[in-house]
Amino acid sequence: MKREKVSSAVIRRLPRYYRHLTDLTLAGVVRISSNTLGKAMNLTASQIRQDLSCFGEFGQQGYGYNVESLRNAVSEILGMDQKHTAIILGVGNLGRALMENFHFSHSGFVLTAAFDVNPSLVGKSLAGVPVYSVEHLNSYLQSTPTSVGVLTVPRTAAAPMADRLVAGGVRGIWNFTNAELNVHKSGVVVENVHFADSLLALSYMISEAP
Amino acid sequence: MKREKVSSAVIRRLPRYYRHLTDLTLAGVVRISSNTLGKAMNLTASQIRQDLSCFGEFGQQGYGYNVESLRNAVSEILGMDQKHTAIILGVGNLGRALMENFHFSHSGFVLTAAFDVNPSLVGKSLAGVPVYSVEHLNSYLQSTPTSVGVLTVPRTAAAPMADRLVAGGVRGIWNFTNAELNVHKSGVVVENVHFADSLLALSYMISEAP
DNA sequence: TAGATTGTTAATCGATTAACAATC
DNA sequence: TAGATTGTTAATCGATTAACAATC
Repeated sequence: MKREKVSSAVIRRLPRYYRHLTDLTLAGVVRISSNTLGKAMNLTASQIRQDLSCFGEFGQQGYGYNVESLRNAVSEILGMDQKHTAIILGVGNLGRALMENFHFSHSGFVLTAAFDVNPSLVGKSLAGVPVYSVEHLNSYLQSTPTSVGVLTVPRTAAAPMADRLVAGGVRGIWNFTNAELNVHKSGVVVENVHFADSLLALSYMISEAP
Repeated sequence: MKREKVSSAVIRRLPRYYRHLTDLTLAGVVRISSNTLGKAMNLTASQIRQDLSCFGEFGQQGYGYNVESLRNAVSEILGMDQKHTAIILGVGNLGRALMENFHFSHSGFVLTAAFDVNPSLVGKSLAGVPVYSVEHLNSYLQSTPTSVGVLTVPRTAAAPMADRLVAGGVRGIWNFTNAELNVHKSGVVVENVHFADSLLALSYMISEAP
């Protein structure tokens, strides 16, 4: 499967394709044309065919795409079959919300552990995932190669924690803190979930021009 | 202040400007040039000047921008002074995390109430915000004009809840469920926070090409 | 076969970058 | 004043859309 020079715009659409194809599968739809999918997703048929052509040929002239096999292809493109692992740093409300409500497995991840400084949490298990003391993070990472660290610690703890994750060899950081992380190690990716940025964009869109 | 045809790329950068300008203010920086700000934010100086020119003239030749007054200008552009109000729908882990850890006021919002179906939560108060029964949502919206509904209900409850919010006159929905909302009423905006999309994009970026 | 729809090449559109006169 | 830096216009780059031959 080819994969050169995929723009960030395309990368951001891939999860949406996956989500829509999943819904279609659940709805029992067997085949779909780029035209129909485009209408459902508010994209042009051209754009969908152009996007997919970054990765290969998945359709058939005169027929369109088989929903299930296209979904499988997108899943593979996204790396969902690569058995990525994740750990949670910080078991506050947000960390707990992710552990108990977010299905990491639906995105191809296995959540293997959580870490916190609070002694009353350490040793417990939430949603089947053990909570360890942050003291043991370094040794844990050494013994257990981990793909992604999920940063749900307080803002002040974010930067040093990110450094420890990078030193421990993670490949990505899923950053829920509003700290701007500067990760220098090449090959390590930071994906930010900035709640405030999102709410401010919404604020702009609902506001009257001053 | 002019405001015609502002592209979504620009809108998405506005909160980042605000965040960086806030950091600079806290660090005691008084003035900054588009060049220096660009380096800090990984943008070109041209782009910053072009972006700001959508809304007016905020700098001074030979000097640059006054950090505090530019921050105030961006704040106003984002509508942070418009006394927007928000309510939370669904006080599960995520709703609670937002109530207790997210500072709505830092984005110019006042969180006025939360709603849940769970009788053991109704009547309580979290972080100073009262939790009401969802039964009272409609009458609440009628008596208390509300800018934004924050959707942290289970996926299955998302669509009907969105309908009630729109009927109740909210101007925006901050959607944390993975449901794809179809809001038809013009002037009502949906801002999605799709955790899974974000994690899948990260998955793509850390994955080996198949 | 005829109709439908792909993958790809070419055309268009929009966003980013560069250049520069204006001026603090 | 001379140096710095803006706001804006023009040039470039990249992404989206349109067109169409290939073919199921």
